[in-house]
Amino acid sequence: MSRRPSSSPDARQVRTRASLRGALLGLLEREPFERITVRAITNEARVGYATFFRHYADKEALLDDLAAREIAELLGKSMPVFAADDTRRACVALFEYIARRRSLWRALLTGGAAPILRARFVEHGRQVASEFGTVASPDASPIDLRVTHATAATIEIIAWWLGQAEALPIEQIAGILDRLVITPTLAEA
Amino acid sequence: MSRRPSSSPDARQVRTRASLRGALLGLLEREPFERITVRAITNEARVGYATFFRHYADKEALLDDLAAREIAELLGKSMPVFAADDTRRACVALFEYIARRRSLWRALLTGGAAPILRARFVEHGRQVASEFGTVASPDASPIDLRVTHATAATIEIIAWWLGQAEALPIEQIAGILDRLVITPTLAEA
Amino acid sequence: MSRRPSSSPDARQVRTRASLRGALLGLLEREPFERITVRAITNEARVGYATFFRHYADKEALLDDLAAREIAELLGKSMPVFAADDTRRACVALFEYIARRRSLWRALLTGGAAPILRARFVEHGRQVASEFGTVASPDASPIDLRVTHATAATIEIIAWWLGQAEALPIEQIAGILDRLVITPTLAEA
Amino acid sequence: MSRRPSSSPDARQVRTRASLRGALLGLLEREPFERITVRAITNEARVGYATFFRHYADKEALLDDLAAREIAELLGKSMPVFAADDTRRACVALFEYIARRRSLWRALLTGGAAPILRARFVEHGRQVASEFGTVASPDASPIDLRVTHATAATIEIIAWWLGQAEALPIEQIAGILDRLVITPTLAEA
DNA sequence: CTCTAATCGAGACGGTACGTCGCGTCTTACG
DNA sequence: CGTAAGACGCGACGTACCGTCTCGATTAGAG
Repeated sequence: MSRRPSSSPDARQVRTRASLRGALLGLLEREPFERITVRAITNEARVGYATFFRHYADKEALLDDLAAREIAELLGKSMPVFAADDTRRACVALFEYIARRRSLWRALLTGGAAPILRARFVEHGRQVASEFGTVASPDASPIDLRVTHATAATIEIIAWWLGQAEALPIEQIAGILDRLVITPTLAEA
Repeated sequence: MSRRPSSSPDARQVRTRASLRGALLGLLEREPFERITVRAITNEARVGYATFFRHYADKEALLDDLAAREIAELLGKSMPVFAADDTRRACVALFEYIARRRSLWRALLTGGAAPILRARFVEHGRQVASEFGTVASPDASPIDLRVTHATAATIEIIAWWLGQAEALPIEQIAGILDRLVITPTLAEA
Repeated sequence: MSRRPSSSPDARQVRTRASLRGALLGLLEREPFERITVRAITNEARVGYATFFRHYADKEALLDDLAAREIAELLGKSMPVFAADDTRRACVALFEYIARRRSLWRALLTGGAAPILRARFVEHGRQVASEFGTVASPDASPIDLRVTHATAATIEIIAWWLGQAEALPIEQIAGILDRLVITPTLAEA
Repeated sequence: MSRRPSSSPDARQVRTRASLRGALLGLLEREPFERITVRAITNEARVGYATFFRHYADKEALLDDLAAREIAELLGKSMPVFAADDTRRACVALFEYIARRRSLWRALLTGGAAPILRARFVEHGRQVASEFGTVASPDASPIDLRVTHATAATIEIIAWWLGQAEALPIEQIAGILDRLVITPTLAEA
């Protein structure tokens, strides 16, 4: 497609994709992912209908792209949770980050988008985990299961928190996450 | 003199619905829920296409019905997990039950059907939990969150277990579930 | 069906059919034939749905029955039109009869019912005509065409008359029918 | 520089509609209009099913379009019938035209399509008639009735003629039309 | 006046066609 | 001469109505 494989991928493409991601995000705050149509996205993004498919194979691919970016940033904050000595403090940091982007994450973790997010999350989790020298102790839980569980349970709790009418204070929910998920998971290693 | 004069729900309907549930179950073992069409279900069930909609509003409603029944039975075994003194043994019992219906539960907990199952599960969990006298201790985690977490995490682990190429021995996976989910959740109360 | 071919055909059947005809007639005054459903007819007639098909093969058959009866009576008045010496007076008599049942005939000759009525009419016309000793003169128009034309044109004019907002006086429309259809047709013999 | 900058209706649409009209025409020669399904039309036209509805609201609308075009051409020949001094010769011309497209007109004037054709015909007739300076003489028949009658009776006779096993010679049927319909109608003015 | 069979009410069901919606491809007309 | 606009093929959906069928509950009319 582009002339030179590695270098600048045409400013227009960058702009168009940003438009599409922004449009999807905007729509996600109004209605669930599965009811958002490609046409609605392109209208919102002020982009030609067919143009969408020049950039993404389908809705899911766009969501994937969107999710990957948000997750990448989030994980920058969330991974230290496991690495840090003070997991409790790490959990607080995680929820503080989420709280700052409350509406975005509510959109992503509620409705039809959630499974895709979940999958992407676990995938990232696994990848990051594999970078830590994983000394597989013989009769411990499989690393894969531990990562899956920790990731899934964490976003489950985040989703629950975001879904509440009046949110629990960050201190409290962070404590719960720590006691219910993080500590037990680390103890399994 | 029929048994109950007013509420007998026509034997034909009972038969038809059973056919439809059976058909969906059969198809679920072959392909993911979201790719199963209503037509495929009715063909499999040897039932007229329009008849489907006389019983269920859509695919999801059928899955809901199917799920509710399977879950009702499963929960009969799975609830003692929390009530019993020996949670470890209860976990083993749970996985033994699952193992006996391995392919059914793999179908239900994998692919597009999972989110619906998850929702139904949590709902049932909440309901059962509310029957236990729930003494809300002041600064404990909200009961709702604990139920949601325990339920979701449990089926997450079950789904993971069912998805593995060669399954972990029941003893082992049951121990993991116990340590990773059950014990911490009970400790929160 | 009935035990003895000629005699009393069960009072219930007579009642039911009368109900159905009455229901169709009532509905025809409210909406066009093609949009009347069998279910609507049976509801109106306060008769079970399946019962309809015990008496008529389909909607058309019911309309046929209804039409045959009304036409039989009408033709009793309308045939003299051709036989009488004074065709003009006969036409007046015809329109006077129609006027007395204005709404019924408007329903029958308007909308989807019209073609069926037309066909039944021509059929009856042909039949009656064949009873008159038909001396086929060599180069005259075929009797079949003359009957078809006279019948079709007559009901066309009746339908037009019934469809007008304010109706022409009977004297006038009768004169038109006489000059436009009857006289020319008789002249062709 | 295209011919007309604003209103050019996309060559694809023109092609598709022509295909649909052609398909309907083809099918009409094989079976009656009411038994032709939209799917049959689209199959015949080698066009997607949904595409049909992007062009026509329903079967009737397509027939309307088809009819309007055929009638427009036919009326070009048939109107002179009334205008010409020699109505007899005009009738002959009309039937000669019809004879050349015998099978097309048999399809259009037979079966379920007839009523729609009839309606369209009368409509066109009225329209053309209104272009002739219509001096409404006081006690003559209403112009509207005369047009309706002449049109309906004419196509009735044409339909009868087309429906005969061995057709009457054009000379003869034209004479009948002239004497039975045209002359009387003109005499009413 | 009773008994027996025809008729009826109710409504589930199989089936056919409809018209809609959304996706992803591919053509076309315009800038 | 590239690109947005949008027509198109496809396939699933959910609806409407038809005509068939079973099942009991009535009810007519023969004995």
